[in-house]
Amino acid sequence: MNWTDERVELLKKLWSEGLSASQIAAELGGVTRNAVIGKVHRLGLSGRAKAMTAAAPRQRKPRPAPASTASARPMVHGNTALATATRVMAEPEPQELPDPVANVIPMAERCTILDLNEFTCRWPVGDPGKEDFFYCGSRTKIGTTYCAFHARIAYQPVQDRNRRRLAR
DNA sequence: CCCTGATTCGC
DNA sequence: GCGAATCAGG
Repeated sequence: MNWTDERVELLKKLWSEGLSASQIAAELGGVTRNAVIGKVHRLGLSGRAKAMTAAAPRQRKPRPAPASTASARPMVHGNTALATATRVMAEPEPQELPDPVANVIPMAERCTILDLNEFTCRWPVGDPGKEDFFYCGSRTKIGTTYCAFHARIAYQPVQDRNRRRLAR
């Protein structure tokens, strides 16, 4: 997957809107959050208004040997839920928020209220008390309540509200 | 354990 | 230029 003008534009847009690198990576598809961050820096648009944490000097450290030839692991670690939740790559309208339920919550993640903990998404699906009710259960939380995927949906109205307030 | 962005450097 | 690996932090 290469950085076409289109993808770069989308990257710029989402980054300026405050989405995290991993969220943008999921939105773009075919790239990791590292790739997104790397691109952001190369484009020179890193500092996003607020200087998150004081940019620590970050000292160098000797790199261990890349473990021979096959060095490019497909990064099995982390974020399977987000990857699964991300639908087909060619999204006709990236602006549209995806369906919060259909085909986006892996069966393996779904859980009851008893399975919820500080790391699980609390996005509810269905009617509480009914047989098929469950929680998203994804462990890709970005806030205190929802996974990265559902947070985008849950907090969208707030973002819009703030944007209008700022524009006023 | 989950996540964040920042940085380095082999490719 | 790209991005995995790593770091430092929340």
